[in-house]
Amino acid sequence: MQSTNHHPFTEGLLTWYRQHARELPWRQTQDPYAIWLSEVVLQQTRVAQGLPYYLKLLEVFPTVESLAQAEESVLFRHWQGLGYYSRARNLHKTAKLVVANFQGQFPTTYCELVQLPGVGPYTAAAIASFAFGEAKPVVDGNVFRILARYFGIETDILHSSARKEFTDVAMELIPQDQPAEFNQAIMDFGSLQCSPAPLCASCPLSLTCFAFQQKRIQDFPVKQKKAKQKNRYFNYFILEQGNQVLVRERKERDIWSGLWEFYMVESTQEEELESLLEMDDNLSIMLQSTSVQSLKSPKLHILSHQKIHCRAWHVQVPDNLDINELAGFQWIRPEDFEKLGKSVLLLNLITDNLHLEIFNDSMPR
DNA sequence: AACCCGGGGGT
DNA sequence: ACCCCAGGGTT
Repeated sequence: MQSTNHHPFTEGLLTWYRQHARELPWRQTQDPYAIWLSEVVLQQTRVAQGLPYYLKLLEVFPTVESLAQAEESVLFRHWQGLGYYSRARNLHKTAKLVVANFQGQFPTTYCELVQLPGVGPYTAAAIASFAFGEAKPVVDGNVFRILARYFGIETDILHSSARKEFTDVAMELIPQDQPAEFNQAIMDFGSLQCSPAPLCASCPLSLTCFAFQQKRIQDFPVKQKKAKQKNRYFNYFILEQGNQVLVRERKERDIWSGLWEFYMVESTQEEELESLLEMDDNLSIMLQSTSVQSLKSPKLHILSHQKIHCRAWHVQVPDNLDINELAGFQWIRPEDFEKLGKSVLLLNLITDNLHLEIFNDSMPR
């Protein structure tokens, strides 16, 4: 059972895991597709947040073929609310690639897996070990934290050299005969025991943990402090004409690329409506000879590196005003708009204004 | 090497 | 208010 020659860390970790393993659905399978799907969903995402998305996605797309054949917009709609939307695009890319180039069979080695879109060192190691038993260590936020504490590693975990250094350490620790167990164990250990606020009093590894023995728990892991968030000002206009609203898909290299939104004017600071009209010719045309209603809206939407200040207005554009096609925009019926992926900010904006006739029971998700 | 990409929960 | 989460891609 307990093979010899394991590092004391590994021995203690695996013993701990036998008593504390979480029961998670993606641990009940060896299907590389399901494992890959779970790992992408869980990138920078807590288990509790990702779990319902994983279950739903696996239900809607039970095989890599079904995902490859799906419309990307359908995938985006299911990804809505999970964040980091480029994951969805790369997920689709890889599904099509696996079907077209690998006959629907995922490659079986780390080196091949890591070349797939959206599959980096962590995810490739996870799939390789969980599905194929390859002894590659996963190095995620948990592993950085645990190894930094246990071995007293002073390297800034945000430094570009950190991944290699920690991977080398983990490579020395991972048992060749049970890499999957080690990888699962270290992530549960990081989540349940050696968490950001660790439970050292009940930790079986504290006797040999550098940070604990030195009473320097607060010093590890070493991490550079991040800069302040950037402020942005999003001014949304729900432009309505003939039971349709003007919307567009965000396509530029920016937040929420691939999601849909109402007409929006971004400003560099809080602006009055009059100033916004001066800044945007199309808007000034559509708003002439009609009334504008100020809307309740989320005041602030916080992302990890941006603060979005939000205001919104409702405009009933006169039917006789002929709006020529605005590049990138289209008029759409609310019930069709509902089917498209939207940011949480926009969903909140809609929720705040369900009383508008244009939404009329068609919008709530 | 530096920067970008979400949303949510814990403390 | 700040931290961090089963990270990866782009420039």
